[in-house]
Amino acid sequence: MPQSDGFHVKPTDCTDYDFLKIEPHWQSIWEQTRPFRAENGSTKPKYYVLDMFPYPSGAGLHIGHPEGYTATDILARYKRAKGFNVLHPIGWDAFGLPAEQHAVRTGTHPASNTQNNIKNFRRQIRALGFSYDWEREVDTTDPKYFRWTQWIFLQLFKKGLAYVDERPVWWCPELRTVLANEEVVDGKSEVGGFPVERKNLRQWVLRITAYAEQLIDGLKDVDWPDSTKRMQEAWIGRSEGAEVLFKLENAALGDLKIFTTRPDTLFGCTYMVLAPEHPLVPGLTTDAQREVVDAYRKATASKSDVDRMSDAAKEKTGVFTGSYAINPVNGARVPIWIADYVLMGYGTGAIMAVPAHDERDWDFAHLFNLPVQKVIAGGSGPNDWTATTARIVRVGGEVRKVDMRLALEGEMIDSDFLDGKTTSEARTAIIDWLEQNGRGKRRVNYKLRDWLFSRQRYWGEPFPIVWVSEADYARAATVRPELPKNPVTFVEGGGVQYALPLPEVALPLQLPDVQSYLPSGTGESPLANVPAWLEIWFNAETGEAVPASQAKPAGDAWLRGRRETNTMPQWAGSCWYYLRYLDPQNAETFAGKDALAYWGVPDLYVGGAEHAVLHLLYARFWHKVLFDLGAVPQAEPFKKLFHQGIILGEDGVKMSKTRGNVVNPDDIIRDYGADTLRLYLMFLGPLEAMKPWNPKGIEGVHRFLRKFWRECIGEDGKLNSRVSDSAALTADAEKLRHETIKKVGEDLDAMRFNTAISQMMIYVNALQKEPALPRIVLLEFAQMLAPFAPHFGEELWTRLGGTGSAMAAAWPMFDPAKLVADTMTIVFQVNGKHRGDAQVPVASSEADLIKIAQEHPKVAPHLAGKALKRTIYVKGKLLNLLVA
RNA sequence: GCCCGGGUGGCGGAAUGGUAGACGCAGGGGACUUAAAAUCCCCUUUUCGCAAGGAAGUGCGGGUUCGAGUCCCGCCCCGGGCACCA
Repeated sequence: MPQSDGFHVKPTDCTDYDFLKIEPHWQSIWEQTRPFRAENGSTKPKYYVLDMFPYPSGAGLHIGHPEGYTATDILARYKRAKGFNVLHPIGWDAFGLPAEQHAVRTGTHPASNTQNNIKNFRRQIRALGFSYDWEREVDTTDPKYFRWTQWIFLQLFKKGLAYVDERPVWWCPELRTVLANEEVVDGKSEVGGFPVERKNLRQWVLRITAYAEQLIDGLKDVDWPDSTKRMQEAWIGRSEGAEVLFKLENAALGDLKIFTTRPDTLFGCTYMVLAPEHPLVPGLTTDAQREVVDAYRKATASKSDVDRMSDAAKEKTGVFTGSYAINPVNGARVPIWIADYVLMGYGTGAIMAVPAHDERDWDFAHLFNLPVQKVIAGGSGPNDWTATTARIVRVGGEVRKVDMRLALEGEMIDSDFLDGKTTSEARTAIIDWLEQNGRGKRRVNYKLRDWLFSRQRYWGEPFPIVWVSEADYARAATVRPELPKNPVTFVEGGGVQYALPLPEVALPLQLPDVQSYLPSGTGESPLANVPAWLEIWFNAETGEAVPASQAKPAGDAWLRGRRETNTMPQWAGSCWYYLRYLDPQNAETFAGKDALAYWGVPDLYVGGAEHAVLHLLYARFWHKVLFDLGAVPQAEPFKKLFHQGIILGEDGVKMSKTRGNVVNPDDIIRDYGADTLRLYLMFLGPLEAMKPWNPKGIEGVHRFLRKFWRECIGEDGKLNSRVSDSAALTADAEKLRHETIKKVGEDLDAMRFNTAISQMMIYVNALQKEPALPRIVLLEFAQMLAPFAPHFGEELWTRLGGTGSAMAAAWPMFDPAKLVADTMTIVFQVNGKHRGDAQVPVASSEADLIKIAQEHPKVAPHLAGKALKRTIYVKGKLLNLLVA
């Protein structure tokens, strides 16, 4: 801590451990001396430790926040003591639905409610003594921040990674508004319980699928929990296969393109299935089938994803179109069905069905009496078969139980030129054949879908986009060389609208004030209700705008435009905030080159596993785009990731208001102090584990602090009389001292906070029994404790006469020579059973030990009258005597 | 259904293949005190035994090993994720 500021650091004057005095005292000192400032351009090595920044909800800090935040704070303080220039920032992910809902209810601007919540969060976080660099605080709703969120969007736009499309949203006719997924409960609106339906609206979509391969590849290079990597992999869902073209009997309709991962089973295809939404369906439907097909398509359309998903567990449905396709490999005529078990959004929305070797096709075929053609003879490996299951099938109203055991891998049969090959050989051979004959090709497919990136809400970043006519866009293009090659367009009201981005100089595009936060009623955001902002004369060169109701300003660059009314989702601001912390005041760029070069990306990122996929995938996507633009130097944003576990209520279930088991950090701080809370959160168990809160357990760590206080401070508030500069520890305590320094350091490096605390408790228990205490030993311990309990550590460090701050001192080193003892404990086993132990000189040989064991009163009886066959000696630990 | 993670005293948890239960909570006994609080000391896996001491024991069943909470195989239960992705 800098003493040069002229701020004289004094402890409090309390005699007891009065945390209510001590904690605010040190907090105010930290506020005035700002010791946690991270310095850009330091010569020290850097360490960047990042917390997932919170959404500042009205409920205040949840106990889960300080859990992860304490862990990172301990590491931040520890690394500073180890000589690192530490960047440990905090900010607010402050756009979001609750603030908007509050605004709708109260009519007040969401910004004011948001700022109040931030104030409360800031107060609570300060009360916990976290060593954040407050000069780097970011707020995603601050125009100075979201200017750069919009700027990054423009980079995506320019690269052709942003487009518009009609996508279904939840629409509630009664409320005349679009609802978020979480606002829909059981097919009804959460507010009012009105029915909701699907409605297509114009949406912004980000082409994250263009990065699917890189997003999988990058996982190799990061130190993340395996489960999180696997979740992302599964979410991206890469699969290799082939695209196959089937001719249609009605040649006028062209070819039917399908995707399959099992081209080897092409000879086993006995029917085709299209998603009900497939564009070829109307053309393929024969007059005789038109009625049932239309009815089925209508029924599917009215189903939500959720319905379709829950139906999946039930029976398959589908109808025949009346048309046939031709199998390119054998000319077989196969019927074309539609069924909602085929999804339009994956592959080509059409499949070849091979009921003999695919469980889903098997079910469908048995339900509708479609033929089954075996093409795999089965193999010998454990994964060559599906599990044998008895399936209930209905054949014309009759219910039957059928055994199913489908070969998945093995030897090809009844497949012409593939016969005799293994399935994996056949996959290669058939793709070669398809390519040579122009009937298909190798293809990789992903489950990952493009990212729906717009919301019909007020409280989000506005899109820096103005919709203009084709002619105006062409005019703008002459002065705006950066416009994408393929314009983003949308057909609306009979005309084609062109998306014209704001020039970067015109950012940020701010939210206009609105009369009401209620949605527009048409499905558009409340922004659609602000004509002066919405309908404008727009200067394509400068980005300036005047309301369209006014006269058109002079000059060629002025165009008639309508602003985009969608706003960005909450993910946007959190996609890049870790970069803004590097250089938060920079008005020229999102982060300066020097800051990016020095700080790079976080060395450690700690946050909940609930963000394993979405936030962490979206942020990686944006980062890779920035990397490809040369805007950031690394390809991956988060080198090392750690998930803290959830803290359950004392009843062992998730904390919730309705259960009344919520722990409020404010209450704990009032009753025990922030230092005790921090220590207890870390002592509860491994950071990554899910663990219940035990209100009684907190007493233990509180007693531990008080115990060490008493060792240092007497009842009069002065130094304890047992403390002196001339005292020395007993040999055992001296050894324990060095063991403790070693273990605490190792445990901190490995993020095992619970065992570090336990070791410190063992050490203090031993110090308590010492006849005299060297002052240096207590100083050293106060320093070791300071990352965990910073106010307490500083208070005692200062009272013990430490110079400066406990945090400014170099981290204690252990002396390996002090760890070696001259005796060791050897455990004696007879035939593997523990029978006794002995303290022996370190130099003892195996032969010495055997002799000691044979004379040992507890061991000898088990050896009596038996012959020693063999001994196993684990050096310094154990001697196992095998007798018979 | 598939993919992960986990099951250890009354409770939270600790144990590079080497003394299972560190540390803490709770409980019992004692010291100090007029008393209480605070603090300190002792006990506290189960079971047999007056004791000394013995036996069993890390979800269940097998296995590898001189030795398994830890490694392998097969189950059961709990938690999380995905879920007709062809």
